[in-house]
Amino acid sequence: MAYTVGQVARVAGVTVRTLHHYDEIGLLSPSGRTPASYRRYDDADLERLQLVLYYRELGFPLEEIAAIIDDPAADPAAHLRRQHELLTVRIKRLQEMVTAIEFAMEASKLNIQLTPEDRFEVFGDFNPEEHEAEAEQRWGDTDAYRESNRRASRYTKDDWLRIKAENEDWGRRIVAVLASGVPADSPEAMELAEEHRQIISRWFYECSYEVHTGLADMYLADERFTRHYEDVAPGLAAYLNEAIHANAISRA
Amino acid sequence: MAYTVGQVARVAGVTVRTLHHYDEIGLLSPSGRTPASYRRYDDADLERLQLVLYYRELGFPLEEIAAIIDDPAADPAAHLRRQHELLTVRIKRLQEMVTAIEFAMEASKLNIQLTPEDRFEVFGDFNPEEHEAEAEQRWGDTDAYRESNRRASRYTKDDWLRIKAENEDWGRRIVAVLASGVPADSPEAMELAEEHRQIISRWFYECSYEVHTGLADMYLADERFTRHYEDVAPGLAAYLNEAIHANAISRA
DNA sequence: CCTTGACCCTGACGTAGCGGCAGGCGGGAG
DNA sequence: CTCCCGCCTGCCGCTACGTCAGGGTCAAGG
Repeated sequence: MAYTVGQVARVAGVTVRTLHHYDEIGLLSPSGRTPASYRRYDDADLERLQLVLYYRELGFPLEEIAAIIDDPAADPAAHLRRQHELLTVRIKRLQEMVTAIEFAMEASKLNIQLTPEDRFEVFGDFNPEEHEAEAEQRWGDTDAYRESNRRASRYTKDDWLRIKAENEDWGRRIVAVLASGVPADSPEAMELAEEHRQIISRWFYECSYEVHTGLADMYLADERFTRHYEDVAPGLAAYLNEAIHANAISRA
Repeated sequence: MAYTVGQVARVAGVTVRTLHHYDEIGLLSPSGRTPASYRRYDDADLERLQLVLYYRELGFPLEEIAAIIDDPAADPAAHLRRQHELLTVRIKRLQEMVTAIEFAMEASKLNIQLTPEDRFEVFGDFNPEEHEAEAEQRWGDTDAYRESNRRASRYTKDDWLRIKAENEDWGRRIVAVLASGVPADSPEAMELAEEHRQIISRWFYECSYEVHTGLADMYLADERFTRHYEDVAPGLAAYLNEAIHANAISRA
């Protein structure tokens, strides 16, 4: 099987210029040329290209990619294993960023001031810069991006008033339930936990049961959130935490 | 609260040069200067920097970040919502890559040839290039990277022989169990499913129950895997799939 | 009061990883 | 034979900084 630059570019989702570049720097030279000096890529070249693209996506500089791939002490399976581990590390990192964002959203909802350390914790200690060339153009093409733009467009003043009203109404009801003495895993408390989740989903972001319990734990782990709820009613933070957990388990 | 460049750089995990650059291009100019023309950043500047860094990590070019942030039609909460959605999209994308890697590993374990389309499916139709400047230096500092390097170092010939032997032994036993007529959710079948999972974890990569069931579904979804198992014994692919699912459920 | 060392300033040049264009050859379909 | 699309080789441009160089600044200590 032999392929031209154009064919390779199409299937691999890169530009011809990129393949030229990789040839120039010796990262991926086609295994042959036609008499007219057209580049001819074979299956082994494609396999190498696949490795290159994965390592590139993982953020390695091209020069180092060459070193990794040409390392004679690494068979194909070793590369797959390594990439698998690197990918899971990256996913973990992005999930931490998501948590940080959720933290910031809760803080802004409850009018809590963030310290610089809070703000940059996720970047601070070890900070994998990422660029993503041409991202806009590409993200611009995805549904998710459009969706994001749509939902991110500013709420009207009316919306904010409604959010505030819904929140306050919910607040009064959970305080009442707490005061009534029914346990946190009672249907009434769980129903209010569920409503809490739906308010977030409707107005802010898709809040799964998993995310929701994460949030609940945040209410106990960070004293500012704890205080916010404790100021509303003593015992509310723990009560809400328990109700959210109970609700998540019962719906799963 | 006022901060010097150095302080800001440290807490935000960027270099001083980067802050100089952002000042030069007007992306983030400190709100003040000392008489000696030292840059002075305040809390609002830090808030802006946080936005910049998140969008940067999400791959937007700086010029566009400026446009997004300076858009008067977007309040702080809107940014958080947008970033939350973009992050989840990215995580999904990386998870697809992980699945693709797992697919490739299974293929290589079973000696199945991949077509170029298989190889690049994950890049093909929509391809979010990612760079991650200086990643190596930073990844180089993490435990995960070292761990990855350690485990990815080539197996010895003896290792391969042991893997092969373990696999064949396991194969004989599951064929026997299948032939004996006990159901796929019997303790015997489930035990062999569990063993299958542990072989992968020991020799290849951390294989959670979730990943394992994903793999099992692949055995049915892709005819090449199906055929591989069917060639060993008719009905084995489906039997193994069911046993893996049953095992995952019972251990959860 | 003066020094020392850590920190800050402003240029200015260098680099990676391509994008994009110019100018020209090749090849197969009609 | 001609068209048009695809390929070739330069070569210049761009982004997001890294990395000096050459020189002020500020607080602590002798």
